[in-house]
Amino acid sequence: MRKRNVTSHDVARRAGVSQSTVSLVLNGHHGRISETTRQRVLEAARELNFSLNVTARALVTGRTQRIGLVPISPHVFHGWTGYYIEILAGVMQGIESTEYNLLTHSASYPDWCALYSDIISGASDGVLLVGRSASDPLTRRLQEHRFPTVCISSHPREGVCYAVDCDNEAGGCMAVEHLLKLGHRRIAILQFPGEETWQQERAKGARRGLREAGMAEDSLVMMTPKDLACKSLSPPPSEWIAPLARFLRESSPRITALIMEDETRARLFAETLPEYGMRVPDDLAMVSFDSTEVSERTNPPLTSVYQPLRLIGKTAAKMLIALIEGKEVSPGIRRFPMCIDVRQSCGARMYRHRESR
Amino acid sequence: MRKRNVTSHDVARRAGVSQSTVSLVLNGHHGRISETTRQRVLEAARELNFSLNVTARALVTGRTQRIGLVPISPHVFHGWTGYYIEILAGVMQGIESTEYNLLTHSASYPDWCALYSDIISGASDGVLLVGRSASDPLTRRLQEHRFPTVCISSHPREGVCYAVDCDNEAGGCMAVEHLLKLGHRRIAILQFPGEETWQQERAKGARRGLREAGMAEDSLVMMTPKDLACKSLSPPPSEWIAPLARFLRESSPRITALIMEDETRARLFAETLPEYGMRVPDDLAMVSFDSTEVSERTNPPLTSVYQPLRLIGKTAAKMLIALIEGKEVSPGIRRFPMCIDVRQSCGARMYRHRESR
DNA sequence: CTGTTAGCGCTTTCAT
DNA sequence: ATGAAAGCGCTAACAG
Repeated sequence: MRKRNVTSHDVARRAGVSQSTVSLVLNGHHGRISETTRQRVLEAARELNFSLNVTARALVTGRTQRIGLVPISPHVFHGWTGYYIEILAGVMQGIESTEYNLLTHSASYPDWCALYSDIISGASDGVLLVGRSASDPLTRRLQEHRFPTVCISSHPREGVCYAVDCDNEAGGCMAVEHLLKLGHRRIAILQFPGEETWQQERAKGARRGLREAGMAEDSLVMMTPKDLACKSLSPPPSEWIAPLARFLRESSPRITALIMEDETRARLFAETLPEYGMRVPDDLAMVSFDSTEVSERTNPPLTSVYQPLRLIGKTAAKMLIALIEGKEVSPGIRRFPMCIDVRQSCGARMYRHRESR
Repeated sequence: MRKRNVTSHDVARRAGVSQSTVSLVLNGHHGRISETTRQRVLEAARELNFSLNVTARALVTGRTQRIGLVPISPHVFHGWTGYYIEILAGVMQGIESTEYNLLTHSASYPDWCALYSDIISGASDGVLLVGRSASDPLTRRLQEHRFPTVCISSHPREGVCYAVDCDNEAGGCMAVEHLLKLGHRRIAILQFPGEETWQQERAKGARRGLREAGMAEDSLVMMTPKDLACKSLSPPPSEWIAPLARFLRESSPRITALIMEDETRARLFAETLPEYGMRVPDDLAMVSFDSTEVSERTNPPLTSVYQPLRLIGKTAAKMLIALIEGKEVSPGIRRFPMCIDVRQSCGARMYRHRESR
């Protein structure tokens, strides 16, 4: 059905030279080819509308000029997830002036092994692992294989790796500090199932914030869906929203502030709460994380701990390309600072703790 | 630096068979290989951690198992553009249960020729052209080349093509009808520079709506940035927001309603308007298009003509895969209906004209 | 049932 | 300066 593509052989024949000469010309091995031949080849190529087959080139050079993006699941693109929208924007910015295209590994993989196979199968020169579970064997395996890999947000707990993240611990601390400063004495953190590094780091920071303020341990309530006696935090909302609302209302001493890392769920919760007879910020102060448009446009706008997601995505992409191209890249976790964007969900008047971006 | 990958030769050697046998086993040519050999090969492959090189396979089969996505510019991912977020979500949904990955053509291309070359260079089996200008030679050239191509939203004005779009004309008509019904007698449409099919179709629909209501021609004011004496509709906002506000205020007879197709700009305009002493909907009714979260979360929420962008993205992806796989696909433009989501930007009480999605 | 063989289209020595 | 030839890792006839 598709026309057979013209090959460099066709060009060679037309230009009356050998195929290897065509290749030399096209790869700009300057000086090695006479100007006359060069022109002849270029013209033949143009006349035939020749376009070099990247697959064949990749096979011989071992380079595809593609970087892979591995989301924790293809579903992350289904909703308006602020985190992914921003990371993706950053990655695009990082590669848009390069010769690399972005390959999103979104096919259906029965397990991480299949994904692993697909990654190292040579479809891309390196990958960006976005929010992959730190305990995921995938990351370690890629590392062992010496496959160029940069982790975003989540990273293996041990061993060297290339990763870009933010200062989660400081962020967790900030959230608690802010709430304490506003007078809250019973603060809950809803922890999602999973063992991501950023979750643990933020929790640690939160505890530190509490300690530094000289508060009692039990001023901070760490919750998981289990505490709410619900299996997951997925829709239908009634599954977790109602239990959470009840849990908060019936808490004693009363919990007056809630930290939810997931913006989208935080928004859903804040906006549904009135149905359960409570309001943000009057009956409950809320702090979310990431501070994308999702938090910004929640009703009421959510105070949120900001991380520079675009910068993180961009940095990771550039780091990966450097790695691929064999440049010197110092391993480790590159961390960006977080800051708090104060809006209306804690009752304070809206203001910004940082320059507008 | 990177380890040499294990090849099927290595597996063959270890299993004590020929390389082609390995290939046959891996490709599941059932029945042709004895179960004993099969197991031996599979075990050897597992032991060596073998993973098939997709580049080599692609070279010989001519199939990459990738579909390309060609945005009108890589910049579309920079902001919270509702249109792209939704289309991307749809495309991901369309391919997530398939064996295809998504390749975003986001490298820097000096011109459309370079992009064209990159597309037909064999990096993907087909492409989704998102909002490419209808007058763009790229589309036509791909068609001529018989390269599997599906256009989203924009499509060539003549000749056969595979495209997925919505019923723009009906949408344009709806917007005008709605405003007329609310009593508006001077309605402006801000047309962005460009000659996209959807723009023209919507404009045509708007005119039809006017005619059908028996209104005078000049009840509809078609504007372009030129009318505002500004070069573009890009930031800084003062470049076009102030002129547009002035234009509306000074219009005579007074323009009382504005249709802006671009949600993001519509939002910016609606929210900045108070700085110029006007308010939506009191001083100006507004209707936008697409009706994504952007319109939904504007202040005030914008009445918007909805198109099922996810469904469009998903349909296009599935259509492309069918095309690639040589299935029968009837050419032409597959159009989905539009409908109007009434919110608060026209002063009416909020209600929905369609089922919740 | 399994092995031999011929490419896929390109890059890259190595001769000439 | 140019061409011949090897080979990247794989698939798919075709033999045996």
